[in-house]
Amino acid sequence: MEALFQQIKAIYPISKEAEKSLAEICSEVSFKKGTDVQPIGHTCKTIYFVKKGCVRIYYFKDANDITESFEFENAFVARAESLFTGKPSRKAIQAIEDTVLIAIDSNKLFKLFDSYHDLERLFRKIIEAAYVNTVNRIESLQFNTADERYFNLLKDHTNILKRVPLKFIASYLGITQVSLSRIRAHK
Amino acid sequence: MEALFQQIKAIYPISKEAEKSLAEICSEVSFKKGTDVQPIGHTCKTIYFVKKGCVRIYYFKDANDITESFEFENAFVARAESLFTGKPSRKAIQAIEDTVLIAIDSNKLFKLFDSYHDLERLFRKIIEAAYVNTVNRIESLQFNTADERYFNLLKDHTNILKRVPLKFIASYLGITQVSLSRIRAHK
DNA sequence: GGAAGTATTTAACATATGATAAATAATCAC
DNA sequence: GTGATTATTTATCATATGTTAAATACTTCC
Repeated sequence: MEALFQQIKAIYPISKEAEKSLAEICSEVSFKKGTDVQPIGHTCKTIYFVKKGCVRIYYFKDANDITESFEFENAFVARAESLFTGKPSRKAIQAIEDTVLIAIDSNKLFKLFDSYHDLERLFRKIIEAAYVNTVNRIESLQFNTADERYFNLLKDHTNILKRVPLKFIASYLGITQVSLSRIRAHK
Repeated sequence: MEALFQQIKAIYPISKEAEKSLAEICSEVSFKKGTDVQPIGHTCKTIYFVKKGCVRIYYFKDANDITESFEFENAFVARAESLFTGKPSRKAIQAIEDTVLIAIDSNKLFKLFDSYHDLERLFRKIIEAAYVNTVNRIESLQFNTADERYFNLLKDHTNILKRVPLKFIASYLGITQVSLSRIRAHK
């Protein structure tokens, strides 16, 4: 759990008491490569923190497996569109490598916000950062070409190719695997 | 300012005191159709609420004017990637119609969060909703075809065609105006 | 109300990406 | 280690969207 609190400190330090209460609603969970952390159709009630390994959020569109996002060490993961609306998610979370996550019970977390203002602020800052990321991603999907998106991804995640299969990267970029292969072939 | 507090009540009701303090950092501002509310290059320090009219956020990519988003009555508008990072924005906010906005000073707002926990919670919920919207938009840009995106937009914003020029809608959808014209001509 | 400017459509051609299928290459399981 | 499975590339052809340019249609403003 150390890694989580380390990360929190870097975002917005919280009181010892808040830390203690937060620790009580966290638990460590492990997943083998390729297994689902949360299945499709499940209402998201957990916020995860990646301690080791990496995960993706994915869903199916017309029987095609689409990767919505990746997360690596020290990142938070949740299916926002379910967590914040209470509706079941059409998306799943899957371990791409053998992965260790810290699971935070979101209902309990939201209750803690009443007692610990600083915890809510921390969480607000986490959401703000996630929001900024999605806004930037929209910009990239809206008018960058597929190969601009590919090379930008490599720039931001230097070693993503060593950890994530290309088929996941292709759908993440909004293209087919064949198309990605062409781009890589320097086409 | 009534409309703003009406809207707030629907999201997360706040105390009278918080309302009063919030009102003190709000001011009403008007813009003629076509004018910039905030220019490119400016660091975003204001959160707007649309009282009347509509606005868009736009930027230039290779000298092409790209509309990132629209907002209509009772919505909040800000350039998140600048507001939450403190960096200057490459984007501008522009009035699409004659528009009346309520401007909220963001620095003062963030200070008020220390005194009014409920105000911060309200704001958190507003960001959460905005975040969910962008996540859904990514999904749509990632793998929907241009005409799926167009018809979904019409479904969600029934009268957008009466209020927003097609050239803005085209770039919002991630396509050229010519391409949108073809889709409308029933392909 | 007419001229000037702006928005939208249409046409013709170019290009990036999709779809399908087959060939390699890499990984996994026993 | 070997066969089976999975991932990636390559090839071919189809199609959606981009680009440029010109034709209409619509607004705006004096």
